[in-house]
Amino acid sequence: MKQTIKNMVTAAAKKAVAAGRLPSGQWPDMEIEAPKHESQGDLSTNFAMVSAAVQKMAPRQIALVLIDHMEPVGWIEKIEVAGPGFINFFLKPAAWHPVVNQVLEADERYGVSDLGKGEQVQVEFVSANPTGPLHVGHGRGAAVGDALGNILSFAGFSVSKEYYINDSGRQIRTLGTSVWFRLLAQAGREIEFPEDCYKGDYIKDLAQEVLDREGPEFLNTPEDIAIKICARYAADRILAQIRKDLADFGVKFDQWFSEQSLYDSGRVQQTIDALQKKGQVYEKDGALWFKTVDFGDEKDRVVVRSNGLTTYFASDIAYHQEKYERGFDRVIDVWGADHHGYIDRLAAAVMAMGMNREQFQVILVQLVTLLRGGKPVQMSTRAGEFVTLKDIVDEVGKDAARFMFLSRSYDSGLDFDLEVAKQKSSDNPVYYVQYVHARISGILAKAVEQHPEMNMDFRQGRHLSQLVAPEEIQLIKALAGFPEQVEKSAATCHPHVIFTCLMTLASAFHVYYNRHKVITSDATLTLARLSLVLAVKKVIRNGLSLLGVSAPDRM
RNA sequence: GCGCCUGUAGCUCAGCUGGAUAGAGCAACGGACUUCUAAUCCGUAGGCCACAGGUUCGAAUCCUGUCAGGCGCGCCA
Repeated sequence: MKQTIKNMVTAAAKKAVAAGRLPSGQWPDMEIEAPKHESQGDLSTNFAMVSAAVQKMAPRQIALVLIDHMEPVGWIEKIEVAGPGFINFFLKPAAWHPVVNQVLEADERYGVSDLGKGEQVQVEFVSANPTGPLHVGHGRGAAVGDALGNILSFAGFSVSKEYYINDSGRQIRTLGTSVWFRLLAQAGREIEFPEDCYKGDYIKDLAQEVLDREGPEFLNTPEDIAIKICARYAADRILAQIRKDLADFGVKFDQWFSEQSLYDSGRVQQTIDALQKKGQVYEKDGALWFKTVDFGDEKDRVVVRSNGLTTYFASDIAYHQEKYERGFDRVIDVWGADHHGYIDRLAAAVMAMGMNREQFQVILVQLVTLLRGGKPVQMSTRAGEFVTLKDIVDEVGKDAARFMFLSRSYDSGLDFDLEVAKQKSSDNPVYYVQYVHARISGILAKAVEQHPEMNMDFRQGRHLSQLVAPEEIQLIKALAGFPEQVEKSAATCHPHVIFTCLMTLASAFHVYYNRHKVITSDATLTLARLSLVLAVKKVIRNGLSLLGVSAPDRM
């Protein structure tokens, strides 16, 4: 539709030049957009305004000349010049009807595009240390990463979702220490807890489990060995729980990648050797430094400490190099906003590998403030007092939680109110959208039950010319907008675009529903309307599915 | 001090690859169920788009500066 209008405008411009009414045969890119107000038509182009400089004419003049030479296609009602020089196109209802057929035919593939052209993209997200349960912040990251993966995949990218398991290094040892000392304490030993130990009930549970499993004689194990056993056991258990929590949250990963495996395979050492060979590192103060400044970082970074241990940065370089070797054209890391200071150094490392800056993208998800009835929920990770993702899913449900996390741009902080998310009311946007799906399911069920004689061929999208009510046209416009919203969402990597789009569509439906009966005594009109609402149902389902939210048939 | 994010209705936020009269939900007030689900709809009210400059036909949107809030600036992960 937009392309047709574009062609019309271009053709008119050419004719105008040929007729000597426009001075220049050059024109910049125009935009075809839906205007904000109904009085401004259905589609609009800024062609006259962007050409003003080239034509050395007032935009309105250009627009008027263009209209003179325009040969409108059949479904155009009228064309007007408005405002500073917009050319507004008013469409006949018939222009919109094919959209319903397109939705019905494409079904679960409606909105699919080839924007990505098969580009291999990896989305890495959550990647929390297996040292404790996932909390709210991880939940937002999980929702964003998972939805983004779905959306990119829908938009024609070849996507792989990955979780990087930080199962190596000091924090795992700290975990082991925490469990070991807790175990000793629970066995009645008088001990002092080290400063940086993890606290929280889950540590107590794990300590008890280790004790039950290993038996009382475990208490006599040499400390170093005991801590290792505790660490291994605890990390495995916690990781299993993380996997389960994410599965319950509707998040599936294609790949779980272990940091430890990079050490076990010698990959980290190889990476460091390679850096040395390329002269990208140097020694200072007994440590080995990566010249990240050469690639835009504000200072050089240590990869091997003076005590001989590698840094987290070192394994991250190895990991990211490994990602590109797997064939990804682009790597997207979803991080909490508190990690933004890490972007430049990793980007530098990626560029040092010979990649382009565009091939590495970090999505920073801003903080979540958890509220209950408008009051902040106090949390302290150190003290082990925090609301876990599991708590949230248990309390408000997967759908409400995901929808809430995806309702706002991740560039903004998010207030997540448990009371609101739990309410089955209009405060809670997830029901607003799901309700559309349920209502339509109800209508379709009733139609099939009441009028089996019609053979229910509304799935074919017949008699669509019956759809002329303004609310019907609005609804179809909302359907027509879905594919481009998917592309916008994918191109900007912003899942909340889909949220906004769904809210718009849901609103258009509720308005329509309140004003018109779908099932009427008029058979052809009923069939047309059934086709329309079926199309709405499909698009709602497609959109919700991108966000990982279910589309219930009854509520 | 430097860096990233944010600043839009009383509240929570969309809109930000520049476009016409800046939108939605909540909260407030007034209406609509004998009906395919009222988890809905309709109406009223609510705005120096933080502030000051600049760029141009045109700025909430882009640039510069100021102010305010959040976060980060380790041979931690």
